[in-house]
Amino acid sequence: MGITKTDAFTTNQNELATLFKAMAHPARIAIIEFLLQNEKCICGDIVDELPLAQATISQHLKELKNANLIKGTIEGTAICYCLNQEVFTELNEKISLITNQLINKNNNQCC
Amino acid sequence: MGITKTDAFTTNQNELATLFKAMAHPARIAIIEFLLQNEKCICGDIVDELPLAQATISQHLKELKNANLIKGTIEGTAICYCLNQEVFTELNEKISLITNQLINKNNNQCC
DNA sequence: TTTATTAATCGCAATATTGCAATATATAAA
DNA sequence: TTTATATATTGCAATATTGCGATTAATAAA
Repeated sequence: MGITKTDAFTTNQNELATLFKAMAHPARIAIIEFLLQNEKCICGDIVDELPLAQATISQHLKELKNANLIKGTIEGTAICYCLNQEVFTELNEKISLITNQLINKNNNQCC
Repeated sequence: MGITKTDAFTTNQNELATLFKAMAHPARIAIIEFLLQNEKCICGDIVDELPLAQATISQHLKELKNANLIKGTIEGTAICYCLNQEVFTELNEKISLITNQLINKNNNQCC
């Protein structure tokens, strides 16, 4: 059916899945890495940097914004994008939690 | 077109995106959490635990296996699944790297 | 062998995603 | 105002994902 049974799962599970989904595209990873590499926030040169059309990049930026992974500030005609430290920190903590739990019980593994 | 321009991006970007994609569904998060909660590996009770049909869960398990996030061992008619510590550790390291880089340059943020 | 039991696969319908050309919007510069 | 520049939105085609009933495959038990 192509539709996810959202209400069958917890809020936490849905939120984490949504975060991962927002990062589940190489173009969006590339955008994140590009924003990371620059000292200052980037105002539009993402289109010159990636081999995708302006409309496509605009859409990817929108998805990252919806997931709260990036923030955008209007600067004249341009928009200045940068990464949202808070959300990345949260994501990092969640994955660390899973990984550490996994390491702590690794002597019970059977496969 | 619904098809991702894979060759426009680096191997690293594609691999990371693939990992995230494998985790970008609440059912797969639920499976991971379930495998995490149990002392021993789980041999099939995932179907009883989640409100999804056996065929659907089997598919989700397949995707997790393809991404190398879980391992499966045959035990008679059943298959024993457990999480792959290595891949979770790698994922954790990659996200930590991004997050730490972000924290280190947070005084340059403009938005 | 026959009969459970367990998990994978097939085939389908419904919906989502990806990518882009064309267009719209909004501000700055002339 | 007109023109240029930057980004968002719309609409579409191609493909992917989600979910499940039905079936298949493979082993264990009787």
